[in-house]
Amino acid sequence: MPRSSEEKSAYLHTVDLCVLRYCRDAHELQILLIQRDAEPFAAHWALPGIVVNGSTVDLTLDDAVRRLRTSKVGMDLAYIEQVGTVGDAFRDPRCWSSSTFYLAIVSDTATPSEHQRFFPLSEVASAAVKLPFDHNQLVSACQERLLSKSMYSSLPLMFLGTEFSAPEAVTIFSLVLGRPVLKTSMRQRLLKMSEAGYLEETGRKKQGEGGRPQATLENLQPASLYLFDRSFLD
Amino acid sequence: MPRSSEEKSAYLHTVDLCVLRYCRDAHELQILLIQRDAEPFAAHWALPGIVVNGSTVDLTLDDAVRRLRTSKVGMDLAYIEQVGTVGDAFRDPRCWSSSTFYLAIVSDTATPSEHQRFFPLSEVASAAVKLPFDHNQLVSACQERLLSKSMYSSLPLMFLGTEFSAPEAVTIFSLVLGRPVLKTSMRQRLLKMSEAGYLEETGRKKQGEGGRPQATLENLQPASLYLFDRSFLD
DNA sequence: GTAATAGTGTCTCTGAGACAATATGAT
DNA sequence: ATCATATTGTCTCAGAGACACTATTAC
Repeated sequence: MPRSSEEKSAYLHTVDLCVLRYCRDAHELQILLIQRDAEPFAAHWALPGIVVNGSTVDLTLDDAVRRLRTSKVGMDLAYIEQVGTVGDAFRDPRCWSSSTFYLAIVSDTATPSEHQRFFPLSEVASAAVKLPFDHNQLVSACQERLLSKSMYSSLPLMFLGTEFSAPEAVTIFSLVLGRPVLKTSMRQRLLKMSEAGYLEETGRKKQGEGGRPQATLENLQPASLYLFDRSFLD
Repeated sequence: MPRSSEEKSAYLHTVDLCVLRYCRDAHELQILLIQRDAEPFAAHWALPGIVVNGSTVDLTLDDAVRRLRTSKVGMDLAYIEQVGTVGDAFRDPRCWSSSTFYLAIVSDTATPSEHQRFFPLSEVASAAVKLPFDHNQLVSACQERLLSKSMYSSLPLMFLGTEFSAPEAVTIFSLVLGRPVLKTSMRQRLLKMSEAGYLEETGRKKQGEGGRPQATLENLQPASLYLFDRSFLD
């Protein structure tokens, strides 16, 4: 073990990603974990992350995130947002370390590669599935951010890709918020978004689980969030 | 100049604070800056900040913030919240550096010490008053956070201390949001907060600028935010 | 009394919650 | 036709915006 290089900079600053997706089959949110190939915690499942200090390959934090997405995630991100930064002397057994962590969403159903796997978000956030470092806490913080932001924005639609239906929107909002959402409220919101130029009816339909087919909408601004002026109540 | 110590760790991670207060006389929000005593930018006015890597005096980031408050701010903080982390190769002329920055609010009218001074927030956020590093941008980000969070929470009340009146609440909300706020809407919100146990009528009164005296309210939970279920519209 | 500001009452309007009523496909 | 789900319509309710009206102090 290269003890000397550790002493050179007894400090680590990493960027870590909570990459989430919606699995229709399991009807749950899932988080992407990767199997670590280096110590500490080699072979453990953990958040994809890279070290940003100690090298000059990245010019900015955002560059570091891009490098992380390319090298370890390998999927297009429909959304990404910085959630926070934690740091202390204990979280990494090697030294004092900080982590700047992000919430990201993938909409396509990209198949994970060999050392990648999707886990149920709820089990990871609740630490039923234990991750190394303080990664469970980071995941929990991202889940909270997702929940709070889903109260007043179109964020959950990021899970659905560019073409989706009203019933799908109801489903994903209910799942994210952890409580039933009335389809009538959802439609009202989708109508608002359409008037604001965020959505457009495609004229196409897709088949749900039996019953009448669902009219689909196209997301004209898949990169931007729409902010509703009232929160979902509880 | 200790060139050797810089080479030891060509990376800096700092914690920086945007400490805001409400100045009744000037009727404006102000930000605390301190005069730097070391290079780079010695004698320039900048955000209070400390380096968190390269030493082990702090056990956590929060400890570092506490040390910063004690050593360079010296005032009680009514509120503090992490806003974000930026990092790149350019912001500090010495090396690659990151800053984790916080929005903080002081309610008491503590007089600044010799190397401290309050500047108008608007001028600093707009870079009419230029700060070293990317501190103007950090201030701007904190201002945006303050504004967005003031749309749907009781955050602006943090500026007023534990005893305040409804007209004062109207004033501070109007100032923070940058637009008039109706006293009737404000009173409705204060009523909601009272019902939720956050506020209580004191029975005392205070004199405003002539006219009828103002009944005062006591903030029973000065450390916690109350979240309204609707935003102020615009 | 007047001036000036504090505090109350009432109306409209928007959007969420609830739920009934109707529409459209598969079988 | 029947079933299952999609879509529309209607009602209530909470809270913001607006503004008129009353109350309380100083002078």
